[in-house]
Amino acid sequence: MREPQQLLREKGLAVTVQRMAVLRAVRRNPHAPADVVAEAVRGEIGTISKQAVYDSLSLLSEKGLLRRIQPAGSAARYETRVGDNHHHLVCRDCGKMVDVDCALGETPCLHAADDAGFEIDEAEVVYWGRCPDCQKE
Amino acid sequence: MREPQQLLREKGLAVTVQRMAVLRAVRRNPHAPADVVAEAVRGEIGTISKQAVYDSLSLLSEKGLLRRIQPAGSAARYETRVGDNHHHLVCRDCGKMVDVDCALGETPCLHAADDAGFEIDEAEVVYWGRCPDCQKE
DNA sequence: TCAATTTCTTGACTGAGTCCAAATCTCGCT
DNA sequence: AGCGAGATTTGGACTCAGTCAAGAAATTGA
Repeated sequence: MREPQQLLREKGLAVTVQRMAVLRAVRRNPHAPADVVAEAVRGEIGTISKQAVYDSLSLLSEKGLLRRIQPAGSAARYETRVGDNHHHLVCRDCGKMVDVDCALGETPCLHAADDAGFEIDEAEVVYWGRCPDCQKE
Repeated sequence: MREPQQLLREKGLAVTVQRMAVLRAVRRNPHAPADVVAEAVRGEIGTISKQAVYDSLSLLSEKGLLRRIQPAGSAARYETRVGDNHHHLVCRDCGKMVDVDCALGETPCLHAADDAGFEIDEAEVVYWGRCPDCQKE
């Protein structure tokens, strides 16, 4: 697992304590929303502004160091597992999210039957259901 | 195409002018967000409160008369095409949304490889890309 | 080391949606 | 048709996630 500092350099981004801390925070908290990331960062470096958190998360997602997931009905979440086309399983009751590998192998597992002239760059899959804990209730 | 009034009755819901108008508004405006639905309803019956629009949309979605789609980065949208497991293609630039049929036929086209104990009830697929108009720019 | 540029901070602001209590309407019964 | 109970709608305040903008601070490259 590469050092945050090195990752930022490789992408040609300025290396700041905030960005490194955000990267580490997401690593420690997979599928965390922005406010949880902010808190985790504060635990590490003291303070960070809300804006810096949003800026970092957006930039890092754009550059491919993070992946942003935006399930219906909840705030955006982030993870460091990028570039492997995996999908997510979300609990309708508690919002818990877990990774699932693509059912059909490693390659992008979907192609639209009729693309209507669109230039498609991603097929996003979200499975909705209830997690084991919530089923008990 | 069934009458809104009849549809509501069949589901055991109270028949109100607001609900009928919301149903018709979504029919006329596929993939419209709540505020557009509200405006369309106002054009038909004069006034409706924001709350009644949200309540109706939620209730109708719950009862299977509407389908709610919540693409990342935009407000929830609604459509009357329900029960056929089709998916959506969304333009990253302008947000335009079009229907796509499932690539693998009519049956639910996905099963998670490992469901982690979840009780899965829906597999949602969103294709991201750029629409023909936005490609020109 | 220093200037130029990028990034971060602060605080106001927006948009989508929710909460709540009071007013109104719908439905089923007589 | 009229009535009452319960469901629905209204209006307004409020929350939450995220954005905007301007000045302060940090990073980078020379």
